[in-house]
Amino acid sequence: MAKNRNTEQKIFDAATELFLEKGVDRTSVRDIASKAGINLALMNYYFRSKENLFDAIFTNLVKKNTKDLVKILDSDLELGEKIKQYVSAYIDILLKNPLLVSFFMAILHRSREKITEMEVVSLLYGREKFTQQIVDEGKKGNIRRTDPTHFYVDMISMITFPFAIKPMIMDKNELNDEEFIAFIEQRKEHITEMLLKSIMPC
Amino acid sequence: MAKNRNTEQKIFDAATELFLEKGVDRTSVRDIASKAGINLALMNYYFRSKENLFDAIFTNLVKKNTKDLVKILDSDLELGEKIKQYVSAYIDILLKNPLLVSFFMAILHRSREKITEMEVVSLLYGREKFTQQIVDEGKKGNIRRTDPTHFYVDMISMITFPFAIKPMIMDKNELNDEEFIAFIEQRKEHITEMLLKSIMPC
DNA sequence: GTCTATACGGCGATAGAC
DNA sequence: GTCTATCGCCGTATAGAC
Repeated sequence: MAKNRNTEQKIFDAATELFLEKGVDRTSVRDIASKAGINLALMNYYFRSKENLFDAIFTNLVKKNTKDLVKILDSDLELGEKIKQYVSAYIDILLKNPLLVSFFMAILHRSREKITEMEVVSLLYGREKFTQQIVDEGKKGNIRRTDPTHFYVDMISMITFPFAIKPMIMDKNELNDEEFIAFIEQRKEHITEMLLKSIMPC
Repeated sequence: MAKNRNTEQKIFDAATELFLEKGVDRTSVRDIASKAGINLALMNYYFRSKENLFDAIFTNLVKKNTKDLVKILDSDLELGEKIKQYVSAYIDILLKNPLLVSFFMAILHRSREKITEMEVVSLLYGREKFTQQIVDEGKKGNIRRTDPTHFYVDMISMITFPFAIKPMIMDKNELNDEEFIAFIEQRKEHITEMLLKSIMPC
């Protein structure tokens, strides 16, 4: 008998939703089973353990969300335009699912060694062509000579971190959800400008 | 009879270490008792619950580590010098305890509402005088007119986020621990330069 | 104040019946 | 494939000896 893809998918979807919403550790397998409308034991039949299920969900989320970003970094776009598009696309992804960031942070905290073993990290942090482009443009004198590692870290920090501290930003600046989104939308242009200004010659 | 401060402290220290190391949810009270060399029941005698113990530890960590930072932001230093000192002092704190960042991220993910109620957040994200200073300097024309909120978010993002993704940075750039520290030390000057360049007139 | 002993319900995981 | 029943560990709590 073939496994019932439908049941497996129901478990997967319920777990994804709960993990993102409440965090992995605060989600019980009984919660997942209940939300999926199936029995507790079935969750262990399809995925050997909660940790296994978690790995599958994490890998899936990363693959789904980094595809477009990698495409931009690997493209032949002119550097300034590439940065602009990357910042905008990255922020759009996080706006669609603001909990992704906290989720990833939790994973890094959860299993420091494991994370680097997963092939998936290359997707999250792959930027060979982009690096080369920054070095090349520096040599040509089109931009200031710039350390590509620091530049890349700056970029993803300014894009990502505000989502991780969303509650603090909202509280301190007295923003509601709608205003937080507007604030983040402003950051697209702000971050791009910040990055471009740092590499401008003169 | 006065409570034995020594036992309470032993529990507090053991729990602090374990929470930072393994995360709150993955640390059991039996682990804490064992590491502190005391009985399980004592842990409940001094702190009513694990959550209570956690709150005490979290508050303590924030207070201890933000004191110097707040002092710098509230000082009468010239803006450029203030930024330089803040970046450097902040990074030094995180270098001394790199797990602080992941810990704070986990807390934000853990209890979104609770965090903003704690007086402690004001310490983590208090910068009224600094904000005013940026606005004033902008009006005087000493710097470009700059949105202080975006500026502050940029600053703490570039300082903090690299610690949160430390395993990824080390893996991708093939750094050992010592080299990671060197990378972060470089960032003191890099971030300061980045920030100052963004507010320079011209 | 410190300890042993014990109990409760909830958890992740699994053996075995259907 | 799906279920029930059960296991051992967890956080929490308490009673009672020293």
